[in-house]
Amino acid sequence: MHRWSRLFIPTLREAPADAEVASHKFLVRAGYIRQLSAGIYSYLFLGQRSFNKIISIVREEMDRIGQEFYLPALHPRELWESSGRWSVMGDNLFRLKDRKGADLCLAMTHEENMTEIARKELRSYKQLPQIWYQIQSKFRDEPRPKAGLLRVRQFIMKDSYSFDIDAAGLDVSYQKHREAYRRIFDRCGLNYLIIDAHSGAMGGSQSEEFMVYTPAGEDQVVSCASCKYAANLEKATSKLDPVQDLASEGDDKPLEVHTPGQKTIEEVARYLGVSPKNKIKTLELMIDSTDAKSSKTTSRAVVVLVRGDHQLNESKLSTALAGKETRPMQEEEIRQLFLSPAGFLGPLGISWATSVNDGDNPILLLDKALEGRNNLIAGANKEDYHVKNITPGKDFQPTGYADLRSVSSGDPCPNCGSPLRMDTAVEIGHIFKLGYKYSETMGARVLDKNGKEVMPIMGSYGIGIERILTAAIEQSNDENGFWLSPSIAPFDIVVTATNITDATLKSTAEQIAATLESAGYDVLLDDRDERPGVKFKDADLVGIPFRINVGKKVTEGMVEVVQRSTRQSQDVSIGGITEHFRQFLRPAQPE
RNA sequence: CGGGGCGUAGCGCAGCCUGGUAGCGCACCUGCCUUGGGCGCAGGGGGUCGUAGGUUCAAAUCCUAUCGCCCCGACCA
Repeated sequence: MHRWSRLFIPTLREAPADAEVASHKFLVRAGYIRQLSAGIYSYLFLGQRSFNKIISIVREEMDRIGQEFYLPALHPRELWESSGRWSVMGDNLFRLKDRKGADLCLAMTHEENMTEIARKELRSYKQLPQIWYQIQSKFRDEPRPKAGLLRVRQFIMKDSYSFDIDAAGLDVSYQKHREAYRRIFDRCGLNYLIIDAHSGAMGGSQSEEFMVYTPAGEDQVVSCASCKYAANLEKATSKLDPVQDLASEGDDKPLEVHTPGQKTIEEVARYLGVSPKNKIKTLELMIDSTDAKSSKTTSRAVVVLVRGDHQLNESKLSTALAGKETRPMQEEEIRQLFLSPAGFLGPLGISWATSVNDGDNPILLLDKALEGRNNLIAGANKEDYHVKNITPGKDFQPTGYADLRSVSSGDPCPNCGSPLRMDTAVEIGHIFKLGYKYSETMGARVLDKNGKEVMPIMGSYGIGIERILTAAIEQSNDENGFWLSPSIAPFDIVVTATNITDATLKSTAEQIAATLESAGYDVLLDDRDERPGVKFKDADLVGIPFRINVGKKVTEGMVEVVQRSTRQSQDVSIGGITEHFRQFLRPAQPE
């Protein structure tokens, strides 16, 4: 029997000063976790029990569709070079050396590891499909760990990988995961939604994220109240609101205007008496690429034009640039390309690349919202001057057009035109059709029916174990603490003897706890010699969904059952206690 | 990487400006008391003031460096 008096459950009356979000405060206050370093946490008794329950659910559901592996976290450099990610991952990858000086890293995911096994072992279409998964620690050297367990440097992830002979097979593996994930998150008691996600540039054809709304989250979800449209801001699109072009002035050619000291879009628009929608916003970026052999870094300029009132979406830009990362130009680089200080930049007078592959010439990308627009205003590439009457395609030739802007709240839904809303959410799971990226770069091949060598097509699928608990707390808490679904709570029931020095109460509480425990429930007996208030406060804090108060009514053969989420309490006869919980909790005996 | 903030007992904080032998609340230990919402009384233990260097008769306090933690930003266009 679990007796509180003998357990290590270090609850705190006050949260640490550096905890900001609810889940962080309560995980620490409830004695679930303690911080070891930035983004690195120890999981104590209650926390570990909860994680074990979450992992059990994940494992049960994953076992219905796949096979569990245990894989190394310590990987040789060569493995990550075989996919190209040794260099792509940059500082996010934890790297270390062994005693011989060989490079190793701590795995952030296991695509390489899994694909390596597939490459060596899978020979025939007859062995496909395969779904392999694991539930293990991942390591990421996050630039900024934050919000307790929400963004950390070491965390537990369920990740799985599917190998199929063709796209139709991948569809099946993907749908299997989608269903498994729904069962998992349902069983964990989460209120979540599934949204379209950014699938990156690597041939990913479909990708969805499982999100839980919470202000503590780091993702922006764009959704429509009228239809079912929901997408990550990284991916979301909208219809365009109608815009009135300016009338042409003078001889229809670009016309320089003096705009002394007017640098920002707002300033220029106000100064010229026009809407920001008629202004071009010019963004100056660079792509740095390092040559693998000489390890020399070269930079290429990327200039992006969006409508004056629009925001650049960096995920979309990355997609448009085939996954290349950009950084803002430095002041010197700006002067070198535009021959002008920032604030007065524009597309005129520069010879832009005709395609992305066009040597080292600067790339000019235009957001689609500028396509077909006329008589816009941009910087003149000359201090204190802007230019009117600019029409893309006529007055300058862009390298290309792409969807590059971020949707704003209130924009018309791409399906039905209703205003879109934007909410903050935390990502708890992600399913992703990877395609051939790893099969190709790492050389995985199988023979098909015709004896022809083909690449297996892959999917990858992740669930953040800690985020399930974090999201659950974020969505179910009040000023006194939080409550979890019995499926993931460290205990189903806490039995509180209001006065443990009273022999009758003590023995009754012990008897009730023993009865419920033998009926299959996880029971915590609060047998501490504390005042009732202390024990009630702790019980409210630590996330256990039900409490049984063993108090004065024992003389009448009754105890009080309190549901944490609703605060509703109800007197139940001691003899009927097991029966009482049957309606709330899972069957006491396995079926 | 840029900006800001904070490191003093397990947790929350004061003391620092104006240098003079380190304090409060909670927690903890002992005794008494109390027992349906963090009870009361009495006594007690616990801190190299993040670290290193400097200034000074004297440093938690002033100066320098460094480490750690938290927050914001990493898109003035």
